[in-house]
Amino acid sequence: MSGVRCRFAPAPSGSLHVGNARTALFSWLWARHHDGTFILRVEDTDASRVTEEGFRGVLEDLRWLGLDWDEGPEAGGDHGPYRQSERLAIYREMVERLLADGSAYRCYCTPEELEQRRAEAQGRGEPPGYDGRCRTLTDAERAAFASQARTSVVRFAMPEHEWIVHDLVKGEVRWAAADLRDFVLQRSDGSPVFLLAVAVDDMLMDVTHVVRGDDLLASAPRNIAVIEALGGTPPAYAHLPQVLGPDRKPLSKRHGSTSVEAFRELGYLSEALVNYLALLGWSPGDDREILPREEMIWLFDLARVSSNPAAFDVEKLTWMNTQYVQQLEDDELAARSVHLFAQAGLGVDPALLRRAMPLVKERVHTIRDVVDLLRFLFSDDVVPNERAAALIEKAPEGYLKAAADPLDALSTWDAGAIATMLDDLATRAGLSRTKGWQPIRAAVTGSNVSPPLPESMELLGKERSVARIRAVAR
RNA sequence: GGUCCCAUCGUCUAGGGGCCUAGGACACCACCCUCUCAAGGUGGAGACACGGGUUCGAAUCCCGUUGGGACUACCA
Repeated sequence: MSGVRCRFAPAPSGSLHVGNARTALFSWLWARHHDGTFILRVEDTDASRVTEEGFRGVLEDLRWLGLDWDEGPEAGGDHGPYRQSERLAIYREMVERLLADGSAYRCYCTPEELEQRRAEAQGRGEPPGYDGRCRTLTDAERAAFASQARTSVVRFAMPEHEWIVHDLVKGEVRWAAADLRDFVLQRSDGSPVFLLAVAVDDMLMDVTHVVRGDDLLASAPRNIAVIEALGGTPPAYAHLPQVLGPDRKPLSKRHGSTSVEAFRELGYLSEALVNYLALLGWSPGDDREILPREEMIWLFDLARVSSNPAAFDVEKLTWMNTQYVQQLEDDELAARSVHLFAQAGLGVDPALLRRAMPLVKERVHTIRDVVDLLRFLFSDDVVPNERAAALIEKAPEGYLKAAADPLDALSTWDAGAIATMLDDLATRAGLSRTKGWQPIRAAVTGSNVSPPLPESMELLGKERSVARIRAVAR
């Protein structure tokens, strides 16, 4: 194991958004590429948004995606605890240290005062942010405020010099001293603010590389400043551009399915999602797109991550999923679709399902399609859909009736014999193969679309097939 | 408003001064294959936001404009 330590630090608010999933993936890939350590840390200091269920959702998604963590909840590690809600004492201690050496100070300004000054500053076109007035309070002034029963927060005294962050994907980013104001580390109720917690945790957990969304780019210099004030060594940062929706707005719920859980339920394979996500903002440099996990780990490089935002394209994800489904072994595909049949209220005969795989593998995009295509095999409650009904309706008078008996009389019930008979029937009725087979397909499967007909009938069995034809014959 | 980030086909991208009459993939169109639907095959249409520089030469470097986006909280 190398010294590289990456972390993924989600808020435990349920199933991961695909954007967050990509962040986790890139961080994981970087760790694995370097044979380093991947750490999962839960940012649950905002009690209002935290639920045990949300926490479970995050873990479940990561597991499903195959992003295993070496340290974190349920994995342990010697840099814990890994839930921020269990680290409150640590944050408090760090605040004391910063207060003690003057890196931070108590601020007695009230929210109202701050709001007013903010508005004024903006009116004058000055940079917003705290004006630092409590930074230079004398002991006497402090005592006076305290005696007025004014509450206070702890603010970080941002060192006044230019800040430069050498971001792994954005390059060198600079901020003038005036643009980085003193920010709150600890709320008046004593709880830590994100800016403090992240810095402290990254430092104490010996994180070497922070991979996160670029909405946090501006907090990097603050994170660095806090860590430096605490005497630690700041990690390297890699800020990933946003993942956008089709309308190029930041991806959100109103774009439909955006969570890992949603795609799982829609029948996407985790390998495909991971592969797709890996290519969202990163490319190996050549024309390859289907990248097995090991290959991905081997080739991944943060320096090759694009710095412009990428739109999430379900169509391409679906194409990729199709590729992965086709690569799946029959047993595997069958095993993975079982639960979706159950979800659809269909009991399946595993052996029959397994035998049907070669018929559907090349015609499904998601494993949910497997259910749609094979529903006729596991339910005798076949009600022809609208198009199927039309096909049956359009068939020549007596055609289906005439088909039932000879099929029933077949001595060998296999696809070859069935196909021969089907052609025979069509020819006798003066129909092309297409015209002749479609009504049969409609009767047997209840749909105008199905896996290859003779093979489907073979699997269904003579009795069930013939019964279905007779049921709609006239 | 201020600070910062971003800008190649509709989408994801390759490209880091001449190899670019800009390559690949998804989607789209046509044809082939074909029992439906797919899958597959072949071909096609489709982009360097704009304006200045730098240079013998710019998609590539610099500046500006425009357009997106993020941040600007006792949110994370």
